[in-house]
Amino acid sequence: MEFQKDQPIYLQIADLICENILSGEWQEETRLPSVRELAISLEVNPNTVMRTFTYLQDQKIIYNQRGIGYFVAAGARELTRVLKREDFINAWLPQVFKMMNLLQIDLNEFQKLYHNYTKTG
Amino acid sequence: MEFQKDQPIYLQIADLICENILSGEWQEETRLPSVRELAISLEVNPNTVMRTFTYLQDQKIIYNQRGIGYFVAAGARELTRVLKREDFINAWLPQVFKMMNLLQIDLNEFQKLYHNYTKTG
Amino acid sequence: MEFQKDQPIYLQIADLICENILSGEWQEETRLPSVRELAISLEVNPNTVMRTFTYLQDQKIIYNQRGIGYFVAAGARELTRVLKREDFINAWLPQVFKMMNLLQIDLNEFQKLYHNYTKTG
Amino acid sequence: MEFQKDQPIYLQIADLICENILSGEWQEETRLPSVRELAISLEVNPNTVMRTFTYLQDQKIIYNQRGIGYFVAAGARELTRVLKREDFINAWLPQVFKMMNLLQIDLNEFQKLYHNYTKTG
DNA sequence: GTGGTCTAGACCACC
DNA sequence: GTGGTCTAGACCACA
Repeated sequence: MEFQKDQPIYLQIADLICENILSGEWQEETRLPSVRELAISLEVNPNTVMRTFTYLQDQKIIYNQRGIGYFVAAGARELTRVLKREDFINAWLPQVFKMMNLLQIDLNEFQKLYHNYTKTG
Repeated sequence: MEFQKDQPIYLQIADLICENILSGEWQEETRLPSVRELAISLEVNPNTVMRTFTYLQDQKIIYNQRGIGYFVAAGARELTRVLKREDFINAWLPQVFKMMNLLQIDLNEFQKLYHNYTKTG
Repeated sequence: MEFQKDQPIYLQIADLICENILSGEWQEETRLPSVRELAISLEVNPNTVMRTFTYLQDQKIIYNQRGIGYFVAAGARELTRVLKREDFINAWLPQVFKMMNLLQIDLNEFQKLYHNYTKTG
Repeated sequence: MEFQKDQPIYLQIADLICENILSGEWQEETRLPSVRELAISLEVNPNTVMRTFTYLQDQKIIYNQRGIGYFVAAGARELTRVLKREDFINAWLPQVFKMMNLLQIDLNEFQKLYHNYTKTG
């Protein structure tokens, strides 16, 4: 798998996992792939995956069962949605709105771009 | 002045300058504050401001007159608008749209948030 | 049963057993629950319980009778008391005293906390 | 420097730092030694020190100024005292009291051991 | 100079 | 088998 270079890999992996949880592909209380498995399938060093897991564990999105593996926490789906939403609304949107004002992009144009995206992307 | 930690300070300063140019506050062919002045007022290392200037000069948004200072280039306003617009549409919007889908925020909700922002912020 | 994560599960189980012996609930020369029984009631892998038994056997606190099960050894009560006492005085107390100094908790406060504990806990 | 083997080195380093803050040796808003310096003086890998710093930063005990270094946070002294105190009272003391009951060590004996410690240790 | 990330490889305790 | 920690060494962006 290829990663962008403008963000740490371990965070990109965290995003991947969160998306899997959000989309319901990975159910709560389900075991995640092991550190080594993920490392191999993502073509990444195990340490990097370990870092992702530690990071997500701190956020209570996953938890560890010793000697067995990592599991999606109960309530993880809701939690990630809240966290992502907060981040989006508080950190992203203000900047987006500011840019829209500066660049004189109004809601109409935004809608067009959005429809354009949903068709092609 | 306080800076966010998810982006290099020198780029954040560049953004500040571009916004001043875009808003018309700093007219073309006008002299910018000196490196030292900016560094002091922004509470930043002069090297960092210097880096911003070099960066903007590379993009032809400002130019240097030896021994005198940096000036807003002719056509800078239009240029920054184009550059920012490209960046916004190609780099930002796709991620915004993706998040909207993931978080199930539709255009209606987006509009509400937008109006809310234009009133308060 | 839930276990703390800062100590191996098999040692926490060993502690449980020792407490039962110390308190007199499990008399000497009495048969312990089988590995399977304990594993089920503690919601733990049988291997883990097995490890606990091996560990306690090494310390002569329990002994094995082939095909029958594990038994509390003769003198186990006195033995565990001595072992625990050594451990407590040499390994625990120094750290406790150090913390008390660092956090400026004196003997008076310690007494209050102790009385508070004996009433509620 | 030598470390105990029953606890991760990076946590032992964190404890060292906290003690320096608690004792007032390292004042708030003061710069910590750099990662590399600490690594050398503690005879440890820089990554290990880095881990300690990340850990303490998550707890808001230290903060980072980019390109400059890590600093003791404002309010760090109070914060560490509160955190350590909570940990001590909620996680340590109950176990200590429990042990005292099991081993029949009363407050009198505890006092003797305490005085003995303050004299010799 | 500073921190931050990543890889590679090793060793350990635990289940 | 699992995770967790540590070392060594490299490279990069930033101030």
